[in-house]
Amino acid sequence: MTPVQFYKCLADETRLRCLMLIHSEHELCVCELTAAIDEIQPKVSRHLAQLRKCGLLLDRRQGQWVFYRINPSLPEWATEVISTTEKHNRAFLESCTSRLSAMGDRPERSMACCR
Amino acid sequence: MTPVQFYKCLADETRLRCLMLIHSEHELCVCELTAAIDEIQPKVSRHLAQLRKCGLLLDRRQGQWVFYRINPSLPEWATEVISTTEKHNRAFLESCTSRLSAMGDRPERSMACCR
DNA sequence: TTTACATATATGATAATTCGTATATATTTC
DNA sequence: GAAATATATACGAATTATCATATATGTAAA
Repeated sequence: MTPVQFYKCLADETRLRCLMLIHSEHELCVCELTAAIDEIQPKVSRHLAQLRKCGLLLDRRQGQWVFYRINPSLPEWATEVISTTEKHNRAFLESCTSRLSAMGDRPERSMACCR
Repeated sequence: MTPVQFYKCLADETRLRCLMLIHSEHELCVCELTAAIDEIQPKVSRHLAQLRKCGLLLDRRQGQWVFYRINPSLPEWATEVISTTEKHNRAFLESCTSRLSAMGDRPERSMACCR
């Protein structure tokens, strides 16, 4: 993955919000992300697919849900960039995290992602 | 500056190359950048103008030349991202740096940028 | 003050990205 | 197997980004 390709992935509000939320929460499913960033499902899904195709995210299906997480085999510099960005831009995510925690009926997570 | 706006600036090959070259060389003028990245002058100039307008670069005129440098009052996280990217993507810049050092008649720099 | 060089910008064309809507697929529950 | 829920994708429309070319501006040297 070239650095330009990587930064194109971060250069969209929906994608950056998803990435940062997932980084901060370790793992999230599409319906949680949809609620958190307050956008329609096909839009979120489309952007997640792009992040997956570019190698930034991995997904796993658990029942009806699909959980996304940061690809652990990303180059170290890329992970570092994501961490730095999330750490210093909490305000950018604020409304999202509060909508997420206000969300009822969040799906249970098995530990399948950690195997 | 929002993180998305920042990453849109990095999400173009010409702009990222300029940014990384300038970061690595401390300061460069337009004709040096044009030679290094091997693109036509109006293209380079246009992208530099965008980086300046977004606050990533500062410029100063010295005689016929205009020198660009990283804006030192960028948020720390943004500077960190640029540094990390440059440090771990030397291959991406290789051809540019060699064209730059092969360039004859490079303009002399006064220290005006450091005042 | 003309010429040469360095840089910036305007313009219209083209390409790439993003979007909402509709619909398809997959899983669970009844 | 029908209904409900979660997710993915196809499609054309709309927006945004990028480009090459032409030209303008600013400085220096002759």
